[in-house]
Amino acid sequence: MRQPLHERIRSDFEARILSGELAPGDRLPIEQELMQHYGCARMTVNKALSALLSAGLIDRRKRAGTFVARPRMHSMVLDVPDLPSQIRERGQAYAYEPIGHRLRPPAPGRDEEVQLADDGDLFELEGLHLADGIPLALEYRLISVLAVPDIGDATDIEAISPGSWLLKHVPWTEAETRISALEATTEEARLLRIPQRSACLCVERRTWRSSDRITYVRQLFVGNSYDLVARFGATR
Amino acid sequence: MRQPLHERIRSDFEARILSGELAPGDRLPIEQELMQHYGCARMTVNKALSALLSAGLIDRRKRAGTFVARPRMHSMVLDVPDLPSQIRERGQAYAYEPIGHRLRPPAPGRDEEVQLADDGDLFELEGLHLADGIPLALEYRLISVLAVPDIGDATDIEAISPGSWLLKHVPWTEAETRISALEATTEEARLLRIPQRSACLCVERRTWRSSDRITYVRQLFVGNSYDLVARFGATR
DNA sequence: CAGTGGTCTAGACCACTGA
DNA sequence: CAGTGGTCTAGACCACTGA
Repeated sequence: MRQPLHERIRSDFEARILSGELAPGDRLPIEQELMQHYGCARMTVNKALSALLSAGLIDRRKRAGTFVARPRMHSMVLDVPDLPSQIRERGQAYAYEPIGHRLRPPAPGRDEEVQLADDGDLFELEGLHLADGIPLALEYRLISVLAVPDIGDATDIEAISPGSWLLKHVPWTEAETRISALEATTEEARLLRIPQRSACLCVERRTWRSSDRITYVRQLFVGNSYDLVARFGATR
Repeated sequence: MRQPLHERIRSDFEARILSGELAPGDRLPIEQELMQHYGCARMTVNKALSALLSAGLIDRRKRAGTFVARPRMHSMVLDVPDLPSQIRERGQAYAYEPIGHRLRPPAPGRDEEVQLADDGDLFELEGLHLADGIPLALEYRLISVLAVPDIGDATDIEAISPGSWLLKHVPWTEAETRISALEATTEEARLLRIPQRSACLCVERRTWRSSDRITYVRQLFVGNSYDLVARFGATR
């Protein structure tokens, strides 16, 4: 069995939908008809259609049947960059250069910090990501001490970069990334060794584990030396 | 049956993996054991584990068993912006202001254009996306005439914005988006009505249908008035 | 070569919902 | 109320691969 039958059924309909032969709103055969057409059991047909359903290509309604889904707002997969491995993949040497860190309470006025701290303290870190000794990104990070109690004992966090340390030690379930372009301030430009007001890519990320907030990070990338890439591809 | 059994099994293990109770590399019970534990048939267990497999939380190897997957490079879902609807959702009036369009052959030296054209011509479009009459983005687009033969008759393409027109008329299967920050040139700044060398968010996208290239687009967003947002969430 | 997962069968009962 | 999909059962044969 080179190609499982359920996979063949799935890709048959995927092709017919993507080619436009089956247009949005068109009705697909019912499971009984597909069983006869492919000469198989209902579970096999059902497995194929379940895959199309979770890929968003079809809608299924009891009693009504199965229909080609209306074209939705498409979405793509954005890789969350782990800078150390990304830089090493480019054949460059990675280094994290700490600028400073401290333990402090959240600033009373700042909702962002108060929510993150959740009655505990915040661990604040700032540092540079270097590729072959040249600054690539300036990182400012806040970590909730209640959510990550090990943080106090983590003597290695600045040795391997805070992001990699967290990824390795703290599982997360939800995250939001916000991407924008802005001009570097005088201080940011000095640290990144670029001209003042240079265009930078700003990546902000908030991370949760269930409903607990874990960390906030803001990474400022030198504009002409870093791209984010997102891809959309047919399933499998 | 409020919650299907396969869904309960799936979420049980999802929770145990995300909480860290089951660490990467740990072995899960074999299907026979899970059948006994949950008192169900093997297909039910299999459906739950298949969902965890496609979510990337586990690895399965014949003869060896089922294991918690090593934490992978996480990825997030980036919504591909349909500017007209996005702007209207913000309660602003959307308008597309054409700057120009023409039919031309690909420039011989430019691989990008030659590949996109594929022995045909290119339809080139430039225009502004306006929110409440203020320029939000400058768009430069190339469309393969062979891939989209209807383009010649499309008198409405500039009325509803080229991106929306394509989304509606041409199904696509693959796309790549590249995001960077750069400084507006003199001409770009003039069209966007911003100071020269202002920071802009540059979004480039290449789109395919199967192996045919459909379009290349470059959108330059005014830096301080547009953010891209990507999200990662637990499945379902 | 034996344990494990991959796939499939031929049924079943039920929930939902639109004709 | 009848058609459709959602879920589940209790088996089966096989492919793969690591002990």
